[in-house]
Amino acid sequence: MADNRPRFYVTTAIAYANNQPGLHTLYEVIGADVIARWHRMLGDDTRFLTGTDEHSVNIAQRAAEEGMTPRAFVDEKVELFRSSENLLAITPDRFIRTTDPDHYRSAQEMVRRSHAKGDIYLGTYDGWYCPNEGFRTTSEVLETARGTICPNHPEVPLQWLTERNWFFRLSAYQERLERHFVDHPDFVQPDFRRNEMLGFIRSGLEDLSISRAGGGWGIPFPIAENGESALREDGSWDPEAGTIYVWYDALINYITGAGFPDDPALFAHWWPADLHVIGKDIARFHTIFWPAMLWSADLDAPRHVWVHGWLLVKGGERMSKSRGNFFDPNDVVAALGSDGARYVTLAEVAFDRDTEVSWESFIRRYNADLANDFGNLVNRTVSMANRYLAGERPGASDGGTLRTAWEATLPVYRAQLEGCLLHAALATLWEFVGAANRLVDAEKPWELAKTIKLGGADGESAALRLSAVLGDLVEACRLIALAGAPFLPASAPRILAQLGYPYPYASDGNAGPPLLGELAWGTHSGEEGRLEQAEPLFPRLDVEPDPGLAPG
RNA sequence: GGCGGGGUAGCUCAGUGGUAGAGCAGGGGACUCAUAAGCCCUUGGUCGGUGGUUCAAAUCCGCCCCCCGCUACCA
Repeated sequence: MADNRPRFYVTTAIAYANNQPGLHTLYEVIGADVIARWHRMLGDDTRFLTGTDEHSVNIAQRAAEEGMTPRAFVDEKVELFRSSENLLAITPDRFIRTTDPDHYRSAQEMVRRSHAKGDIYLGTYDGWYCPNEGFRTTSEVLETARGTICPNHPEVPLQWLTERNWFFRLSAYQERLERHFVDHPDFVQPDFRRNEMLGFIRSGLEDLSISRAGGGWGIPFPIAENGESALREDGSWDPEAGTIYVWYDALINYITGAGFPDDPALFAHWWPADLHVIGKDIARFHTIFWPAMLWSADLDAPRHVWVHGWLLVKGGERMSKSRGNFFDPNDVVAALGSDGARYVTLAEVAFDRDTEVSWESFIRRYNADLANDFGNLVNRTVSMANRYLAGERPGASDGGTLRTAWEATLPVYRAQLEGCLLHAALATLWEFVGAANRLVDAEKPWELAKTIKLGGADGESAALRLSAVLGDLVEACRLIALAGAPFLPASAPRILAQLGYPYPYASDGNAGPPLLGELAWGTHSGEEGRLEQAEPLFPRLDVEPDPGLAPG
């Protein structure tokens, strides 16, 4: 592995495979995909991991309700995720499933390591148990005249169960966690999330039960009560040892996806991850439990955890499948196209907090930014170059205002993108789109073209001017397309083609020249080329009813 | 109850002491290369309420109201 490029490993949370995907779930996957593509284009050795979380009592229950085996059930759901992600041009380097065989080995190895370390011990867990859903917390049950009931299954009496299972000594890591948060202020971002988690740590950490009794739908717990291996002579796992609790299992996907434990060289290369992108509801698992689990196995904590917010609908209600108020990503792609869906989602929804959105706001954003501002900029630029310069591509000028604007834009854009403020990055790039549109109206190429026809000295100077202005506009379109390619991976090659440039990157952003070189103003200005005919990129849309909220 | 986030123009949001901002939507205008797009101008807000601190508060402090999330083993 003689690769001296900077390394970048980014992950999303794995999606719970109990249902079809919603845009609010894929939102973070689109964002992480953008970040991964950006790093690939920079030339970094990049790995992007996403996937599905497939164990748990709930899933086994749902499968049973539908008369399916858990495996067939999750296979079906996973296919829905994969097909929606394909529509959105999500390009993971691995799509991990917690049912993958190497993940079983990984999770079991983690248990063995923590057990050897003395961080796993036998204890008892007790609480209200709903036969349909498993253990319920006190905040999840209702006290009624008939006794304690589960709000989701009021007809089924709750049982007070005591279960013997394995506990992870989270409490032993309280001090180290606190120190880690202090020593690495950017471990958890944004800051207010970090503060929340630090507060939780300081309030005191309890040990965590990490096994479930019986041989249910989950990864077999590899250690028997006597501390010996639970592997039987016939190669099967002793069901008496139970299964690994699904959260303990799920978090481990990040190291499985990096080669643990089968490929130590690969794992040494990729771990620790540079960035976990997760939602605010699971911050505690990723910023507190997960580092402790890793430390217990003598592995490093991830470098950064970015906590994003949620999509909300009108009135501030969370978008969710159970509420039925979510956008089907397939509908969004059908309406806005793949790039349109990616762009609009990440431009309209802030990546650091909750944002209220609506179908109408999506369409408006698409029309304003993609159809009117950027799409039309490319279209008018290519049309004018064809009409006034016979399709010969003009070079960018050295001292124009657009160059100055670009050189101010790029560093800000880059910092915002790499800082996970994806909506801010797009806003920055689109200010430059505005600058290019304003240049057209300030310079009026159509008037320059008329002056050229008059001939003479005025005509000659107008010709120079026209070439310089259109050269700057072509260059602006090239730069926006390349810089924005992580967001608009399908459109970027089309735009470069219209401008007469080859597109040097693979469909996932790999294999091209280092992006920052390509993003220097005028890099390819000396090269001759011919523009293609102008072709609208983002057709303008009418505002239509919201298919996500429409009945039926 | 506790902790956290939020309540600023029709919409989505910037703005942590010094005469209220952006984008979109709406209205008007001049143009015409362009996807009836773009450009210029513009309407629009007692900054959730209330009481304080201050020469000065959206911005600091107190109290109150509303929305959302978390409050440990569903994920």
